[in-house]
Amino acid sequence: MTDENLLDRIFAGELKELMVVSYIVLGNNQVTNRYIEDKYRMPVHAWSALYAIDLFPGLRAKEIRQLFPRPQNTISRAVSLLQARGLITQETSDADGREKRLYATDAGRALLADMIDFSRRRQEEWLTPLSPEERQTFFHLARKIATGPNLLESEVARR
Amino acid sequence: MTDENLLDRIFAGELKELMVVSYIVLGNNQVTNRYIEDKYRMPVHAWSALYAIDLFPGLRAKEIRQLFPRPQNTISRAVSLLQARGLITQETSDADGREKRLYATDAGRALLADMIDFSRRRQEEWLTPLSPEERQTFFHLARKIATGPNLLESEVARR
DNA sequence: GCCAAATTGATCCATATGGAACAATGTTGG
DNA sequence: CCAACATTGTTCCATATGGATCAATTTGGC
Repeated sequence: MTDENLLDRIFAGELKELMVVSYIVLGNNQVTNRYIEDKYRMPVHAWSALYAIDLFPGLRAKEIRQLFPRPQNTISRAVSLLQARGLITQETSDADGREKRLYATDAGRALLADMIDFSRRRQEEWLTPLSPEERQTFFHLARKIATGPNLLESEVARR
Repeated sequence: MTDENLLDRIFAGELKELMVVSYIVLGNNQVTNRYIEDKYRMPVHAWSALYAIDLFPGLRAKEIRQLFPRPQNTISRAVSLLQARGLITQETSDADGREKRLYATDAGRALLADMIDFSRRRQEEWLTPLSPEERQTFFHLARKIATGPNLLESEVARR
């Protein structure tokens, strides 16, 4: 049985949507995570956090979770790493002593520019099979799923 | 800044396709992996492997990697776990003494039926925002990305 | 037929991960 | 004002992960 047959059949079952989305992400991770971890010596979540912090200066750790749904301690560690490397600064919020407002440093922004450049070229690579119109449609539909009410809140998985 | 604003803006940048797909998968994993690990006491990769083995009786470990792109030792461990729990059997291939052909047992199939039922209902949940036509379009486009030439093989990430 | 290289899968080990408990701070209800 | 509760972020610890190495087997070149 050839590779194509295997994929064809797993993309034909009841769980085809789950299978195809998982395949895209596992496949991309295999390439991207390894590259980023090798080149920048940091887990991918650290660069995600840096990306978010640069986009929203003064961001709080809990808000990073809204952008990248990960356990809370994963974010905490990523922020520690970025701080330890001088890529961000933290300052305790005036309004609430528990919160720390996060800001990218110049060094952080410089590193980020490099990472974004890679990610943009990598994204272009896996989007190659889609025309500009198809990309627009794909993004539109994916966005509907992402912002739908049941992605993070499940009735089915209630324990 | 509200949650919506944060998501709106991160889904508006150059990396919006990457961001939205990552968001869907991280969000779904947060719900699904925890449920499966709690209920069945196994990593999600073990159930993925069981799913593949049942669909393709006599499957080899290396072929599971084609369906679920993961490191080789992850598959090896998942197969060991399934074997230890009596959910699959392994028999050494006649043609090639290195290969082991994998088969689901009755117990494996019974457990799988339960897991598939959950996954189907969970998939239905996160697909809720899409109409039947939109689901078809989404799957069609995602499939093009998944089977494209650059998902697993990258020029950009070459080291 | 034989030896080098390739392939398949298991194991080792350092690091990442995530649930749970914790500490610090803020909020609420009486 | 104060005690209970909620929120924010850190730490602990058991387990998962993945690159590297290894063992067993097969393939290919001569």
